[in-house]
Amino acid sequence: MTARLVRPNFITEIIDRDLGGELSGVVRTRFPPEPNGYPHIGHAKSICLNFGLALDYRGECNLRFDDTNPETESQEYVEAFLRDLDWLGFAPSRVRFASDYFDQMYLCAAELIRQGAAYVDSVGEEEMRRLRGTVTVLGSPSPFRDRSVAENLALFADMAAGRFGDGEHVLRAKIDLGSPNFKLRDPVLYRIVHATHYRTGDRWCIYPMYDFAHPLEDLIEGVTHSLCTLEFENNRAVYDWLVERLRGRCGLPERRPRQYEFARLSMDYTVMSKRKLLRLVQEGEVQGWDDPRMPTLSGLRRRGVRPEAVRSFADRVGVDRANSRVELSLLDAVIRDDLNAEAPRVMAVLRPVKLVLSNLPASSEVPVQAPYWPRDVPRQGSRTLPLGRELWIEADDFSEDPPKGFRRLRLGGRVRLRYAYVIEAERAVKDASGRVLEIHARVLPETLGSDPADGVRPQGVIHWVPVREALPAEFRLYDRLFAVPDPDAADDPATALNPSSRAVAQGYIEPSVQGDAPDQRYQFERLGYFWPDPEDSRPDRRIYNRIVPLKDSYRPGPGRI
RNA sequence: UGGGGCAUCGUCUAAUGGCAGGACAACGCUCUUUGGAAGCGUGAAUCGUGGUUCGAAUCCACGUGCCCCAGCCA
Repeated sequence: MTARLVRPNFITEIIDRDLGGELSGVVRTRFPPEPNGYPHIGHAKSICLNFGLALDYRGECNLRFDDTNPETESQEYVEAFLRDLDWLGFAPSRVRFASDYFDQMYLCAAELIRQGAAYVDSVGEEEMRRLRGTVTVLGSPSPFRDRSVAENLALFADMAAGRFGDGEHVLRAKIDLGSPNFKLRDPVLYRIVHATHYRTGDRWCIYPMYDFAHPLEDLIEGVTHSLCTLEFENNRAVYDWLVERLRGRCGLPERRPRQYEFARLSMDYTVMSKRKLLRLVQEGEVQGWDDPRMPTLSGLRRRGVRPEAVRSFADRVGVDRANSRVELSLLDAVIRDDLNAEAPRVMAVLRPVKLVLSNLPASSEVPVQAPYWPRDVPRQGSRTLPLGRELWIEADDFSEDPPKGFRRLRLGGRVRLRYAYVIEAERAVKDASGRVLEIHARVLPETLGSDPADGVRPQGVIHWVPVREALPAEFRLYDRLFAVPDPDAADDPATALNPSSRAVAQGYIEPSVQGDAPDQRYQFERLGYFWPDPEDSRPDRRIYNRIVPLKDSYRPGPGRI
C-alpha cells in the first residue's frame, strides 16, 4: 500500500464508513468548475481532494464543467482548466459538460411538472423577491403557483421554444414558501436567457440553474460523494429534495449521491474569487491571468512554482469544515522545500556595482571550481568560473557605514568571494554625488579553500559574477499583490494593492547558464529561486522571474552585534 | 430578527472520554565558503460559564464570537 494522497479528514471518515455500508461499488467524485475564469490555488485544493480521493480509493473522478450560464462562460476557460489540471498531474476519468445533459435535464423538469412539483411562474424578478419574504416573514405564493400540469407543460415548452423574452417566465420548484431555509422557498429551476452558449450555440434559450443542474449531473454520472464548499450548505436541502424526486425516473439511476461541504481555501494578502481576479485582469492591475503575482495556477506556473509544490501545499492545508485563512508564508515554505533539492546553485548579481581586484593583473583569469549543490544536497556536479580582475557584486553587499550585524564588505573589512578568495576592501571610487562607482579591494593570496594565514577570518561570503564573461539579464522580483492581509474586506480591492508587488532589476548572471534548458530553475545564491520567464525570456535577452526569495534571518537592527 | 454552520498555539491542523502533538511563523543556539539548508532549543492554544464523569478539547446545558442564506450567479 502506497502512501495516501489525501491525509485523513472528515470526508475520508465518511467514505470509510460508507464503504462498510450502503456504498458497495466504487467511490466516484467529480471536480465541477464553472468555466468563467482561470483556475486558482483554491481550485487546486478541491482538485487534490477530489482526484486524490479517487486515486486513494481506486475510484473515479470526472472533470465536469458546470456550464449552465452562457453569459459568462467560454471555451478559453475550459481550456485553462484542462491545461492546469494536466499540469497539476491529474487525469480525469471522463471530461463532461453540464451542457451535454441539457436534453435530459429538460425531460427531468417536465417530469417534475407532471409530479406537480414544479410550476411556471410569471411574476417579475422584483415581485418574486418580495413574495419570497424575509427572515421574519414567511414567503407567500405567487398567483401562478397553482397552474395546472397541462398549462405548466405547455408554458415550459413555449419557454424552450423561444416564444418569450428574457425574464418573462421561470420554472420553479414547488417546495415550501414557509421554510426558514430560503433555498427551499420555491427555488428557480430554469430561466430564459437568449444568449449563445459556447457549446450548444442557440439550441437553447432556457438554462437550468445550479440547484437543478448539479444533483442531476451527479446522478447521471453516478457520483457517490459530491464535494463542494461551505456556502452550498443550505443548497443541500434542495439537492436532496430533487434527488429523492428524480432518482430512478426519467432515465436516472436509482443510487443517490450525497453532498458534503468543506471550507474553501482563503489566503492572506490574496483575493480568490474569480470575479475579483477577472477585475484585476480587465482593469490592467496585473498583466493577465498568468501574471506571476496572481494566485491562479497559470500565474504560479509562470512564476516558476512546480506542481509538486502546489500539491504539497494542498496537503498541508488540510480539509476541514472550519473557515480558515492560510498564511502566505506556508506557500513560500512549501515552494522552497520543493526547490531546495531541485534547483542547482548559480550566481547572479541583481544590482551590480563593480569590484576591482587591485592586486590582480588586468589579464588575469583564475579558474575556480564551483559545485552546483551545497554539501547537504546529495547531488553531484560543478562548473568552472573565470575569476578576473573585475567582478560584479551586489551593491547591497558593500557599505561604508555598515549597520550592526553587517556581515558583508566594508572598507578595511574582509569577505570571501563565494568559491574563491578572501578579499579586503581598500577604497571606494565615488561620483560627485557620492554614489559608489567601484570598489577596490585586494585579494589575499593562498585563501582559495583556506582561511587567511594571519588568522583574521572573513566576516561573510558574497556572490559575484566576472565582468568580462557576465551575461546581462533582467530580473523580475515579485511580491504579494496586496498590501493588506484581508483585501476582500477593502471597499475597493484596487486600493489595497501593494505598490511594490513587482520590481525589475537589470544585472548579470554567470556564463555557465548559457545553453541550459529554457525551463531550468536555479537558486541564485543568497537571493532566491529563479527561472527564465517562459513568455519573455530569450537567449539574447535573458529575463528571470523570482519564484520565491530565500528565507532570510538577517534583521539589521539595534539589538544586533 | 429566522435558519444553517464553525470555534485547539500568531496561522494551518492532530488528539474520536485517558500525557494537548506536528507543521508554518517568531525567537535563541549549533553548524556553515549561501544571513540558505540541516540540527537542537524556547515561547505559544482547547471561546466563556456551569454540569456529567475517577478522568472532558472531546459528552450535556446556557452564553459569546465568526461565517453562510432573502440572484432569474455558481
